[in-house]
Amino acid sequence: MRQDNLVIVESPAKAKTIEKFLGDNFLVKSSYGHIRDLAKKDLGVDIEHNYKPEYIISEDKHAVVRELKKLSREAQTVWLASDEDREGEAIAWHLQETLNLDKNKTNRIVFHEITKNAIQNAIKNPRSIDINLVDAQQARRILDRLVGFEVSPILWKKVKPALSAGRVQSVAVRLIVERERDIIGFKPESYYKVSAIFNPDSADDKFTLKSELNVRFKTLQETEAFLNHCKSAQYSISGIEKKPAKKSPSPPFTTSTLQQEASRKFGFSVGQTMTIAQRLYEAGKITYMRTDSTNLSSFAVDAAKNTITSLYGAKYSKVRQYKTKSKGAQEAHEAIRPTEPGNPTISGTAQEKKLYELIWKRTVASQMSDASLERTVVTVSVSGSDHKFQAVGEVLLFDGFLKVYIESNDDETEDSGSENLLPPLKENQKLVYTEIEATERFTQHLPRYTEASLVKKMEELGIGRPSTYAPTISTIIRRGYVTKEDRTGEQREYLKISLQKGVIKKERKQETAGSEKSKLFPSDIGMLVNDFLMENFSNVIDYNFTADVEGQFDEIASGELEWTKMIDTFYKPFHNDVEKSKESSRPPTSGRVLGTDPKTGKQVSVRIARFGPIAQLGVSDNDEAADKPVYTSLKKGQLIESISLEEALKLFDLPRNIGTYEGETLIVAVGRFGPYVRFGKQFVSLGKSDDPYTVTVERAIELIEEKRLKDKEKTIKDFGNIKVLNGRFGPYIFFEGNNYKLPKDADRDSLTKEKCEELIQQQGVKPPKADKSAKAAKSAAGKPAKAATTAKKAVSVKKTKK
DNA sequence: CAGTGAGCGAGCTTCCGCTTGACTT
Repeated sequence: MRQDNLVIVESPAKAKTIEKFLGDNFLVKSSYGHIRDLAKKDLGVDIEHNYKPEYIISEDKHAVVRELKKLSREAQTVWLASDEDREGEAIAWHLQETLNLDKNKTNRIVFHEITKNAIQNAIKNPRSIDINLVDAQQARRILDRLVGFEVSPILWKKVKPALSAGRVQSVAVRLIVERERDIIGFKPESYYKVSAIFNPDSADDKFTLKSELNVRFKTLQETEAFLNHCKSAQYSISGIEKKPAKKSPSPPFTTSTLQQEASRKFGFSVGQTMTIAQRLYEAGKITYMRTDSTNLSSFAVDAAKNTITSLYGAKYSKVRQYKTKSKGAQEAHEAIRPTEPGNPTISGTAQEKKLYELIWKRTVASQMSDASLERTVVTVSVSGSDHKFQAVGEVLLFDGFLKVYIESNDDETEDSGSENLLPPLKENQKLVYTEIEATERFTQHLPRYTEASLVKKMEELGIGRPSTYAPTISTIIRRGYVTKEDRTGEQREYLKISLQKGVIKKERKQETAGSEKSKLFPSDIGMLVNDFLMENFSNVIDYNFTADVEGQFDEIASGELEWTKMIDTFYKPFHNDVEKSKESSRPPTSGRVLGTDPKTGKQVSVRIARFGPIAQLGVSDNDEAADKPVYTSLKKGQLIESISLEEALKLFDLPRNIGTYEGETLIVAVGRFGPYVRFGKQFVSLGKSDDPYTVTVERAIELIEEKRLKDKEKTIKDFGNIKVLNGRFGPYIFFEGNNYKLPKDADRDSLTKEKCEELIQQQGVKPPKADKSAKAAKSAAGKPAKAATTAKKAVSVKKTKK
């Protein structure tokens, strides 16, 4: 069958839906995004000839292009229906160029909603390609290429191979580095927070009122003086103030806000959220998930209205239009919403359900009435003092959108308090205290970024796009600039002073502070590269750089500026910086001298060495090294920039010889998998609560015995080359380095070697995995190896010579 | 799987934004 009309869109899922709306005479195909890009070798841009780009068909797009070429030749009319933004226009243009489309039979169309009406309307209003918009995209593309491909090689030379820099990723790293430096420089200050519990002063009433003092004390003296005063003070209610308040729903989800909420509510990483959303999109459950628009189609608004009215009643419905505020938003799509707002749930995996329901709630709530509430502030005065206690109550008068959706926030404060009811109270009522309590608290540094809060910040700065938030984070982690980690906090002491029945009691208490979960931390390399870029390319790494060039892209798009001119004014001074940084700037050094070791008098320093950050005890002089420096790696979480002399000195205490057992020495050290004790050739991990610096021989022996017992229990059957082992997830068969499943109902005691062989055959024999010794032998034998293995070989040869 | 910390070198690495699979664990 051949059709007269060929429509090309970006995504296959979109093609499928659109095809339904158009007649048999239309064939809808997908380009799968961009089909061409700048050549990868060299710059792909001819600087000498007015920045002429060299485009080539992307490796994975040859098949698509071949098919589209064939179909477009057969069609009467080709409709280029990619998105209405800069990138979409460029995709259409590349298609026209690559497929050699005859302009007379090619139409460019755009639509904002995927509905029959919108699409048929678009078909009635075709236009030609907007070359100015295409030029704006080319400028964007070429600028990014010039920055990335001219700066990265400088890093390879000066810092480390395979590093990278770019307009987006380098700013993301900068945000994380600067936040960390803020935190390193932060000195927490303590203050005292006072709270009180009151009761009525007469036997007729019965209630308890919890309240907080309206000031915080800076010093212990002030706090104690106040509590002393409280012993004999009189308390009465001096004010009851009621104020109406209202809350409005948040706009529907964009990519960035969806990533943030899914992270706060479910702990999803931004990548996870996108993968799940992609599946929902492909299943036709939600609209497109890479968008910066908060706009809802009229269909969605109507459907939401009907749903709300039938589920909760008309008074819960309120039609709202949202305007997208974010910088550089291009609004090619709708907000992320359920395709059918009438479906509150779907079938699917647990994660798909969760994410879908979140999207449904947010969308529906965005079309619901405000919540109205009444806030009451009660003031309790203290005779003879200007300080007052306050209690705040909140009563929900009408829940409105809160019926379906409550947004989470980033603040890690303890209780953001839901409904908080106050007892019935009268003005001037006399009160007595049951307890007044002052607690020492500490000021908090700014929070470290999570993936999602970094995305939020990037969006605010207009850096990156919905399709690149998740990949950018992967990139900066893969380059080693940043790690995503949990950190256990440290124990901290604080004071608690309480007043009960006229007696003041002081107590020292302990709490853990500074624990972090899934936060982004810069590495030493990340900080070093950031400093290098700041010094040499401050222009490109400036927080406003993207916003500035975006303004110029807009001028290109409106025909006021020629793209080659724009690139030229950027490139000339930029390239000058590149040359300058190559010649003059010395390789960035990252070392720091921490001081001297009081025991040996030797210098203690830290720096980045071949295999990462190290601490060094002593100085290496070029003369005969009679007295060579001692080296040790820094621990995970320690930074060259912030490690103290004490912390560094402690590193040299390991490895520690703690004694002997069964004739073997016991060595305690910290390895890749954490602290361990070595016993001959065996390694036994220390427990969570064991400190490698203080662990005793007795404890080490205990751990070794435990491990022995476990290993013994591990083997259920031993048939020589086939073993039945007890693993973390239950028993399994082990054969030639591979694991094979045991059926759930297998009676493990009656298992025979024959039965095991049968099971292995059933599951398909996997190629034997060479064990370590075999692997080592292989590489030593020296096959005609690739680059990596030869490099390793060189090292090992050197070792044996030594 | 848990040490190392360096004198000669071939050739490689990299950007941002559009889009999906094809791969393991």
